[in-house]
Amino acid sequence: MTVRVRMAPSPTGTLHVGTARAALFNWLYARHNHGVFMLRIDDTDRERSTQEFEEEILGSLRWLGLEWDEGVGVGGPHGSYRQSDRFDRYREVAHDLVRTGAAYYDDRPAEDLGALRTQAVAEGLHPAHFIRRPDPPRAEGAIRLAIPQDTPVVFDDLVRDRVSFEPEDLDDFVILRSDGTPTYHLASTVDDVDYEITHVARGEDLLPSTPKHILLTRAMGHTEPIYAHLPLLFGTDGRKLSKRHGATALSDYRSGGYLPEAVFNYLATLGWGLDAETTIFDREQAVAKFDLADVSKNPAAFDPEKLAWMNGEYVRALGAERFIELARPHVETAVGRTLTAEEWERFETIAPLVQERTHLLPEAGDQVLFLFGEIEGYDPDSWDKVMTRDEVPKVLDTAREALETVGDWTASVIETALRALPDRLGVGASRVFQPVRVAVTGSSVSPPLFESIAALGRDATLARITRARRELG
RNA sequence: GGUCCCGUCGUCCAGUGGCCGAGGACGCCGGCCUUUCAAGCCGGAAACGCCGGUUCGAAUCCGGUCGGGACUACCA
Repeated sequence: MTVRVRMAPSPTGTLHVGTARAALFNWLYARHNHGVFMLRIDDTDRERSTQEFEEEILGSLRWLGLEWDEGVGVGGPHGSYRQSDRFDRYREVAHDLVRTGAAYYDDRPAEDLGALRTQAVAEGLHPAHFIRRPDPPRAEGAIRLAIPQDTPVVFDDLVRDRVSFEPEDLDDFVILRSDGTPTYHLASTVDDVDYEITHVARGEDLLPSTPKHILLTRAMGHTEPIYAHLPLLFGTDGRKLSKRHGATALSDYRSGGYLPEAVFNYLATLGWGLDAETTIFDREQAVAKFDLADVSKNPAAFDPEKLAWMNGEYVRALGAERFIELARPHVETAVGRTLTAEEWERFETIAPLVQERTHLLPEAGDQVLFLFGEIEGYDPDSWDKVMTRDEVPKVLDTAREALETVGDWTASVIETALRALPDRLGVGASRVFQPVRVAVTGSSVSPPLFESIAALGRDATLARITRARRELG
């Protein structure tokens, strides 16, 4: 049997990292089993669904590298993969179920139903307890599925093992609203049946809905798919993942200078692991080893710091050319304008050194800001730490003299010239190099000094030393 | 309130009765390297929620307890 899994996002918001992780696990499972990964759009909520969100979601999924074999944008043997195109089909199923007696009409007002729930809670029962077939039977209104009260719903979840629900705790839920539109439960279940989905891997938040989906599937005369309820993602404080934990939209990571391979790798480590020792692994390794049955039952905390570390690992592994290409937009954003060809050449000379020091691409821009445009102001801490010593004026004067005599303006020649200074001045190396660094880059933290000076150019370097010397008075 | 799920370092993952005096990773602390910062290397602190039971032996099995979470709509 071919494994057929699906991701069915609702275009009512951007792609959440939790949803992306669920998509990732589905994708891995499909690839590992040489099955089909399907992308369906669950847009039964016509009010909140938008074209913009749908495009954002598809774009984010593609960016992560989760190509789908069937579904929106790529087509497939099942017609439309957008639920809003299939309302007739859902209505047909709902009416068939009424005909067979598995479902019934209910036109009771919301207040009456609310009263039934309140009564159940007052008696210490599940709120769903009294939501049953009205007497006398109705001929119109919403359609509810009648929960068979004679047997519990039991299923073997791939990650949670055996789970069971008692029928009295399940309400006769609405499958078709009184306006004729399907609910999520109906549309999703009908699609899973029609599209021959074999495994449903989704967030644990849907676990309480699963018995409903199983009963609906059986009422349709089919056997339910195998379920796998994935642990939810939280923030590091154990609270629900929200804006205050950093970005929750996958597209924010894309624009924030994260590499898709790193995000893929990190997401895969949340609730799953390649083995006991390996943290960094690629798609192929994950596909080779992945199994839904190995997914952890525990909720996972999304840790932005670990993601940043991992992104740095991937940034450092990039080829020099690729790094420059990826860093380019971030450098221009930091500088605030497009750079000239000559400026790019300067950037490229120290790009490898910047690459080693970059976790997130935007940091690359900050590191080379000193190369393009005047220093706005010296970093206060750096200035206080290294520019206030008595010998600094003399150091800067001597350094400038030494640099003025440099012939070939290359890192190695510059290094030779500056290396001679500590001995000549009788002070330690850092006492010479740090003041020069602050004068030239504006900060005591920068890429390696000689290469930075080489990339900056003779005129700018000398001018900056002169300026810093003037600031000292 | 009810139903369901979960409980190993601060965080992620490993561990499925003896190999665990609990392993790897991020982070943290210390050291080395070094002109700074990174990177790298070395070392360190850091966990089986609690109580019972089963067993020669439990992080691993069972029960209870406490704690956390999800759900509880004519939203998805």
